[in-house]
Amino acid sequence: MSTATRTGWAEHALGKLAAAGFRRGGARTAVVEVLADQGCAVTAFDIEDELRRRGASVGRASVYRVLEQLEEIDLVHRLEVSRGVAGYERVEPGGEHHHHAICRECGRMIPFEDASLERAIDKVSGRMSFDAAEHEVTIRGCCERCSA
Amino acid sequence: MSTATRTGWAEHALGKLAAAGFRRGGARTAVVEVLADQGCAVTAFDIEDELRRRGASVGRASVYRVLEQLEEIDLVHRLEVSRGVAGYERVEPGGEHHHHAICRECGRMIPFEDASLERAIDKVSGRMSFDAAEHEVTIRGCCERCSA
DNA sequence: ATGACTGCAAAGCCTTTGCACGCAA
DNA sequence: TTGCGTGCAAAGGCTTTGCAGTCAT
Repeated sequence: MSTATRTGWAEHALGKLAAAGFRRGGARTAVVEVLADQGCAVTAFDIEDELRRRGASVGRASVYRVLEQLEEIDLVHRLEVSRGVAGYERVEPGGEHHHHAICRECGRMIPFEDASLERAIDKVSGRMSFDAAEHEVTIRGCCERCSA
Repeated sequence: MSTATRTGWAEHALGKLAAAGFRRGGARTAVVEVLADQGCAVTAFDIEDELRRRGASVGRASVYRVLEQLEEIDLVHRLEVSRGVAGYERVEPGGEHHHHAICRECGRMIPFEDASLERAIDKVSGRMSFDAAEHEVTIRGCCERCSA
């Protein structure tokens, strides 16, 4: 994934936020910029940590509020990364996305993507009298490192 | 799904628990019996509620403890049914299982199953140098009832 | 100027843990 | 008899909410 794509996402997100009537606050922009640089799901804690590292002082509540707003307008996808902990990752405007294999031992997340898997999901969705907006696939087990 | 299958699961579960070295306590048995009767995922709250309805007095902590043990030996599958709330459903010894479409509006869960989806997941897992034990697919969107 | 945006601290909510008593084996 | 199993109440941990000050427009 190129840096160009990530930078593009920040602009895309800020534009969509503006279009949705949100103002361009400091906390909001900072969180968007952090998310733009992440390749896979990160927790609210990870984001707070990265913000601090970047010197931005953003309150915890703001992080959660921004994430909620971003999720609301489909700019980020929320998923459970470990018992009771949410992870967030950006949604690409083009629709490309990946899924995750999560290790039960160490919690490591291995992203993967597969065209035929997507096709199968699309077909099922199509048959379902349910207006599908998104989907997620999670494989749980033991990663290479922990199996050894 | 037949009642016979459900009854079978309770026996199966109690047997597997015994084999794992657990004693046959009242709370444990009661929770297993409730789970055996559920067709789809239920929350800890649902279980507590059903136990009360059945006249069994089981402490909240015991419900969670039993669920954790059942999950540990792969007798139940845990998933997130709504923000921060876990749902549990029994795992069939035969391996047959379903996935869920969850309505963002009302939270309703619509179960579905699809052979080609399973095949696609198996293939991906096979390619992954990851010891896959289970998987789950969640489709999110708007159900028929809420779209109207 | 006006109402959205933020940070801080407090509250919420589901879940887990500590502890003493009861029960299975 | 032994120590697992259980209920109750308290603690935990992530997330959300209330509120007053600040900033974008």
